[in-house]
Amino acid sequence: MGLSKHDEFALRDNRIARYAKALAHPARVAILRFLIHKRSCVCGDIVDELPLSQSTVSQHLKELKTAGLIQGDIDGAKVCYCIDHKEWAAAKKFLGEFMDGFRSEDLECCTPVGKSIAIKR
Amino acid sequence: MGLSKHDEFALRDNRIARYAKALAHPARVAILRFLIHKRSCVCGDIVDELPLSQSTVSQHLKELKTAGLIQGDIDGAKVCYCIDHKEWAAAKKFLGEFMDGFRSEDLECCTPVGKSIAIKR
DNA sequence: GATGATGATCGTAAAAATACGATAGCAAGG
DNA sequence: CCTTGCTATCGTATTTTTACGATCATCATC
Repeated sequence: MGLSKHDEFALRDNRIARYAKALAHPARVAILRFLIHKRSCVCGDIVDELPLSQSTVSQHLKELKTAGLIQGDIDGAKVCYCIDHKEWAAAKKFLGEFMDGFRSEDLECCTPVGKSIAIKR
Repeated sequence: MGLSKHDEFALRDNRIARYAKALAHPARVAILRFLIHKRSCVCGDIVDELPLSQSTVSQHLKELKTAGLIQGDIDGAKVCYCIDHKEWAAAKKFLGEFMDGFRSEDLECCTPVGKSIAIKR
């Protein structure tokens, strides 16, 4: 037990989950925001910006790379990280389409509007 | 160590992370997709649809509730789950704005286009 | 009130994520 | 070549997530 059954779900849902997971920690959101506004793209500069150690930031960067959202290029002694615009576009598409799937217009759930009671049993 | 420093990040980034975390597992994506297309909104029907046990599904539902994306209303012996359209709209806004922050047009990272080399040291 | 169905919660176990210090590898400069 | 600065990786500890079976609480029905 506890062994994450990702294989048994649709590819599309796994992909959405993969992108979402990359954004599922505030440090990674902050890193991406930093890269987006390209105040720099050097690892060290990111470390200075966050309340985390260098090794932890490096680990988060690795996860962002694994998710595909960023790319790391060696630039001499430093490493330049930047958004992978192709994967970024894909993530935007997958997440966006999923979120757009729900339209509040055709909202007619079990309980009529107003009768909605907070669940506590 | 290992004690998630969420407090030290911006509220906005924490909120984005919270929504993203809700979508960070394919089971939860599948549950939301199911609710979106409202083939039903009863817990039992969701369990039938997924390769997971009832207790695990219930746990995922709880996390979706914690994230705010869904709402559970008691309907007799059953419980009706539905998308919380207000929070859903907020999530769409927060995630969408964040993703839109990057525009590939003004893409000019450290390495000139083409020189991008896969990192492996 | 007993019974059956539904769904939450508890207890538990395994896996993954988070975080850090220490260390290793590499490039640049002295 | 030796040092210095930058980043990855290793080892480790802690916390959180994922998953299940068992059980409990509630509602509906008999």
